[in-house]
Amino acid sequence: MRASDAAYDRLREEILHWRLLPGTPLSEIELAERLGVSRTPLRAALARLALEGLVDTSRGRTGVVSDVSAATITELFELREALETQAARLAARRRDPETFDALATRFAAAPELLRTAGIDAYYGLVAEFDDALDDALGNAVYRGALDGVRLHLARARRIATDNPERLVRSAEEHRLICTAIRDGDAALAASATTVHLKASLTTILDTLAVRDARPDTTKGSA
Amino acid sequence: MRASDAAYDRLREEILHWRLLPGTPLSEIELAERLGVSRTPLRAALARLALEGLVDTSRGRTGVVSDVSAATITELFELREALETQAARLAARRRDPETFDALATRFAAAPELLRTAGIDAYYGLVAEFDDALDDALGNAVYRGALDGVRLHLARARRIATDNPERLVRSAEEHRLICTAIRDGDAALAASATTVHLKASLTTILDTLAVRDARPDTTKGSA
DNA sequence: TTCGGGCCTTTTGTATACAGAACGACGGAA
DNA sequence: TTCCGTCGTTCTGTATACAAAAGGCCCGAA
Repeated sequence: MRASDAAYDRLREEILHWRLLPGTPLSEIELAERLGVSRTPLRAALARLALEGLVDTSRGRTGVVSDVSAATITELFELREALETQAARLAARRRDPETFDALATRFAAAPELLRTAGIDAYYGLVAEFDDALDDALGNAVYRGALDGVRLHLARARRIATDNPERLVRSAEEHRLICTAIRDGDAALAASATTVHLKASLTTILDTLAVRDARPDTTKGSA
Repeated sequence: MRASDAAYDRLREEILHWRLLPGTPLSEIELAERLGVSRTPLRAALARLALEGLVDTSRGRTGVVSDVSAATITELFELREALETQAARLAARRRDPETFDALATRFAAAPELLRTAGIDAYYGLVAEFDDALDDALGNAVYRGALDGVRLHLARARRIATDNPERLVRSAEEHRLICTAIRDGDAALAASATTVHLKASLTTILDTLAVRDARPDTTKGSA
């Protein structure tokens, strides 16, 4: 593997898992030393992260881990709604009934999954749903746009994972989307997606508001 | 200005204007020599172009100018429709009636503009429409996604500019979108956008089909 | 005490040298 | 004649050295 890719993977992972908090300055020299690569491949990694929006280079010369504010998340979800509602419509038209029927069944059993296998297992199921959606679209360009949104979503989502009741409702919302796609009901698939996204956004924003009201917990923004 | 930015701007401009044709191998050494920069900033420029999709690094070790096939354009327009129809809906809700009324008037006068000032002047007007849409959205994340699509569209569009009748119809379609946004009619704005995009796609694909049927003209793909 | 200017430090941006890997060409064998 | 292996060339990937610029700090003056 290339050193630049290795540096990118590690930095990306650290940002997504909130080990590098928003606002953290990313010094090339320090990071190169810490990751054991020279500045050249590290610069490539930083440039890639900057283009993907995980690193903000607009303020000052030194890049910083980009901010995750309520405003940014709201904007992200507006874009996400545009992409995912249309994706749900298209998937319902080009439907693969067996796949989405199977997914609906598994989402119906998600409460048990959450209890026995934990949160990560549930997010694995969501990832499978995303993959099924991508396959149904059969559109690499569209998938690239969705991946960009999901990248940022993965970071924002880590704020709100401490709410198991929400995940049970999320599973039910996903189940509804799956059945709508299975039945070829594009309008319902889009509407159910909207419902799901609004609820997810509300949860995240509520968590953010609580976090900001209690500054003794780990805060992302300054 | 940084050498890497200068190299990026020049390469981007050459790709968008079809002076670097799809499939052209992009040797770092040769390009660095031609553009008068060293390989380090040139690599950064190539990496950026690759992430934006104008350069394809998946085949072989040497990057090539990415392909513009009918399949790719169709995928691009599917994404574009998701983004622009929702953008039109949102703009209609958060409407700025004066701006879009003014734009509607100017699109109504576009046939004259095309006759007297030429095609570039018309595309300037379209760019102003895009900016107005961005302002109405007030969403930097969404704008970033739209910019990504417009980047590729700019290259595809150069295939089909030799059709002035199409541009007159395009202007009328834009005028309808503007009036719908001005009147706050989200559903009409979205539908008018769909109409416009389908017509644009058809024109481009037809031009592509003609071009591919007559291989004596300059072809992009091998 | 506060504001401004100049110096210094640190960091980024660029160039170049070197190593490793992949592609192509050439030759030999079947 | 065709296929396979090997060698050579050329390219990319990485490291490091240097230059330029930006920011911070201190000192002095108002």
